[in-house]
Amino acid sequence: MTDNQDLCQSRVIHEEKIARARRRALGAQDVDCVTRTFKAMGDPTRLKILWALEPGEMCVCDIAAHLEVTESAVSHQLRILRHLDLVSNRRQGTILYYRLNDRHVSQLIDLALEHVREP
Amino acid sequence: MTDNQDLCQSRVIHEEKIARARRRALGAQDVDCVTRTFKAMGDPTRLKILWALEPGEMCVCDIAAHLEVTESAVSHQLRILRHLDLVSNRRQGTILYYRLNDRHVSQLIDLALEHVREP
DNA sequence: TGTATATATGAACAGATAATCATATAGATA
DNA sequence: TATCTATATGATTATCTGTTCATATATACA
Repeated sequence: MTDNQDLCQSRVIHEEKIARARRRALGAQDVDCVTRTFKAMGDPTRLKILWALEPGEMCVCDIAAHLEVTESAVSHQLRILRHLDLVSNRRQGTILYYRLNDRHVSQLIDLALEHVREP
Repeated sequence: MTDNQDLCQSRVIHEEKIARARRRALGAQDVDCVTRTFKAMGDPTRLKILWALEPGEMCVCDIAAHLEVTESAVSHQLRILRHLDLVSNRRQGTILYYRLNDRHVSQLIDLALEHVREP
């Protein structure tokens, strides 16, 4: 008496598996936030920025020099990372120093590295 | 005598930070593989597929019914996940059962959830 | 107050991407 | 062998995304 069949043209083979998946499904907000986070870390420029900040804070211009991209490009990406709370900054005069916001960021990268380096 | 200044129009403010970042920089292949992995997990459909597989294997048609998307769309996404070794499958007759490939996948999602749920 | 420096932001454009539709394949069954 | 079922794949298209270029803001300093 579920509405599985009505919602999709697919035949349903294992109803109990679908029911289980439905019960534990992530909420829309979790999906949205998690995918935004992964998507942010899924761009080479942003990943390199995060990795570079792991040992400590850097200013925009140093990041740009290190990555050999324009400061504008770095600034755009830092804004995205900032809005996702992946990085934060402190101002000292005209210079803004960016740092990783919490331990999760490097843990995520370490885990992904472990995965891709697996034999 | 470095070539920092030649490679980028940016002024270099903290040479030692740039040098440190250079020393520990990820190789091109690591960056490529890790970003592909994060990018794959950064799509709502693919994230939901991975999350649904966490408790155990499911066939394409069940995944499609669960997510309320076409089987074709699921199949396209599963191919991407397969090529990144995030999932694998076993055939039983005409049915293909997909499962998570290793423990890293759910660990990554759990960590990301922890991050976004943080106050 | 005026200028210089460090960074942010908006618009625009090129390239990437995910869904769709049509078609192909591979195993099962008659 | 013919056909059915479950899934895969190619082409197309609309949407998204990252960089660039031009411009704006914010602090320091003369």
